[in-house]
Amino acid sequence: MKDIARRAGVSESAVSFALNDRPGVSDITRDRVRRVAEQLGWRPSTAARALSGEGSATVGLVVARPAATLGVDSFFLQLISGVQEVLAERHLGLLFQVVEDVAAECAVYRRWWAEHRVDGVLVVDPRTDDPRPALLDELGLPAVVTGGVPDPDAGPPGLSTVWVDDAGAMASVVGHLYALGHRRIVHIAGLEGLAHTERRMRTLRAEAASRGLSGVRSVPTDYSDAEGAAVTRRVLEAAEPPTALVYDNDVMAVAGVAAASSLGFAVPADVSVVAWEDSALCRMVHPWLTALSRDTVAFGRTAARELLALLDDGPAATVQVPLPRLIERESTGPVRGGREQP
Amino acid sequence: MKDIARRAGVSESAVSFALNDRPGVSDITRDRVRRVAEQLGWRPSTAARALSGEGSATVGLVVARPAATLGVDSFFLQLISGVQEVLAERHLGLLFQVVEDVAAECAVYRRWWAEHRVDGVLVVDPRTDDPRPALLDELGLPAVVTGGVPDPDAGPPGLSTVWVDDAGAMASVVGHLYALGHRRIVHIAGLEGLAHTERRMRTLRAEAASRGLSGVRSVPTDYSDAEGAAVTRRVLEAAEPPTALVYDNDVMAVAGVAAASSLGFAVPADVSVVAWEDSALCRMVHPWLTALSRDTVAFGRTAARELLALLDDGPAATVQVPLPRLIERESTGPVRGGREQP
DNA sequence: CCCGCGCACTAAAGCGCTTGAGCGACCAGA
DNA sequence: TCTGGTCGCTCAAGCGCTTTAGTGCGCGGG
Repeated sequence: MKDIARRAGVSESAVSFALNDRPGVSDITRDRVRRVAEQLGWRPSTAARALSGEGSATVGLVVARPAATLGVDSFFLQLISGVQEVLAERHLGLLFQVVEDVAAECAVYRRWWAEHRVDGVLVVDPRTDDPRPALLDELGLPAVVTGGVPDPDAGPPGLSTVWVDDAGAMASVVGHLYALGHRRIVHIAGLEGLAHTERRMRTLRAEAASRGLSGVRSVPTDYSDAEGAAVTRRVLEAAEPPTALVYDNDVMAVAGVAAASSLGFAVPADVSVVAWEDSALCRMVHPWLTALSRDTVAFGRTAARELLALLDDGPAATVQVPLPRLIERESTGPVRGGREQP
Repeated sequence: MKDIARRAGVSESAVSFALNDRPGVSDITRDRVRRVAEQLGWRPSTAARALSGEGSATVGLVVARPAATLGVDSFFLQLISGVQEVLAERHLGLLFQVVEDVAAECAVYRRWWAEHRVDGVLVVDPRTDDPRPALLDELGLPAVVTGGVPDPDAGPPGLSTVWVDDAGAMASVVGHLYALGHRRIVHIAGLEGLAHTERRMRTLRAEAASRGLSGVRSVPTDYSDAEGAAVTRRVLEAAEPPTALVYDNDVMAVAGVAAASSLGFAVPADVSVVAWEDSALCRMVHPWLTALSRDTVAFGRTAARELLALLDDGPAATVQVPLPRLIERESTGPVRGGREQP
């Protein structure tokens, strides 16, 4: 910067003003400075900028899942892609960290905050009794929680929320299956304690109750193909096996179909299958899976945009992304016999 | 830090010495300072540290693939998990960015360098005629290229390389298939221009030549399930279809099996299938896929460790990770008829 | 003719940390 | 007693940028 000042024949302050679009220099000087800067390939040192109070030009994202579970899940990379698209516009960096559990995640937030490493964070996988919003509020770290449920108790202010209507989506799935004649439905759910898992389970119960169905329930898992398959086997081997299975992710759905076949259950003749989360996977197995589809990349974009707004001292917001659409493929069909039984 | 100094009754410099294990303070003072710091929950501001020449305590990773291709690939998240395990020991941050192509990737490196944002980078997906090593060398940014091939022309010094013996792995695959009687083998390869893709293709040609096989070839793709399926269909519909298919990733292998079945080819009775890269996917389809397995998380750990060594002014190194093992499952079998034909 | 004002720009302090120079106290050796 | 050398610590500069408080100048109005 000293260089630029010298070559442009002005003071460093003038350079700073010129390059930051601040008043205090004439247009002609501004242009000259800009040209010199460009020619020198100058970029502000983030360290220096941060030190003089500008913030670190970085946002953080930590995902608390064991490496194994992260496995086949396409969700995070898609989300991150979307986030980056938006961050790139402002040349913000994304500090990424994967940790084992929420406690470790909180520790990371504290450290990042103490080190002034990030200006804000994106939190994913909100939980019931989640300690993170309170912590972030205490630290005063701008944050948007994605995939959350709008907090009815209006959690700490200053947090934005980007959410998906899991309840509505679950209702549409149940509606679809019910219309096909299914009365015994098992929901192979995701991780217990995640807000959206709980919400889906709650909605399923409510839907079942309102339709007077008794053979409907949720079984939480760890999202892995192994558990997906195991639970599938267990429920299908029961006395009155379900006629429809709803899986909380694509991986389990695929594993479940395989498990069902190996037990002699044809899909969808003997049992219908719905995958929550559409991906290439769903079109790689036979039969192609009926799935709930949403635009994860766009989800990331939205979240990032809300965070940007927060960093600009905008108001905290609660924004809803479009309802996942149910893509009907080959894995769902009328219940065998076709008779609509109560 | 001023706080700590005051409370411990010493100067700021003494605090700095004490907390950085530098000589110049007595052990007793050092302890006192440490205690105060801990009690205050102090963490050095990375910005200030970086500004006074210490480096940013951050390493960068940029992957140049369109968001779509990033999709189902479990490779990157696994790699990143491994990387993080090692970085976490030193509280180094990981700045992550996904971009469209290598040109954009280079731009990111330049920017990061100019902004003093990272101390070093991990580069993935090395290519033939890769501009990145030269650029990083020019910038003087420590880097380790992972998944590379040790450069026979000894590229720029200062770059470490962590590599996998793709040639050996390909040889083992061909050996396995040959022993089963397969003579017509098609390799559905990955992205053309990637170093490891080229190496696999070259090795396949060499193996074919040395065994006098003529019906052996590679077909590059974009790694997507769509192209995997399309290529599979094309080669199987030819006059003399191959009896074995080798896919450069798990996603294409799964898609390929589906495509083959839909064409009436049974696996492995009519055509054997090998997947390069083992994952849950390979055990989620029927038949279970024979696959090349390697420990991607360990791969990431190794890469990160080499980068750490580089940051400690260690020497550049070329380290090889274990040869992928061929896990024989159900998707490979003797060629139909069993006769060993030339 | 001078005052006061606005404009374009400069000077300097400060962000939180590291670091080389400096300084007094203490001790061993002559 | 004095010298020279450590040891334990303090001082102050400096990293690259922002920002506040000036400074000098030209111009229009009284």
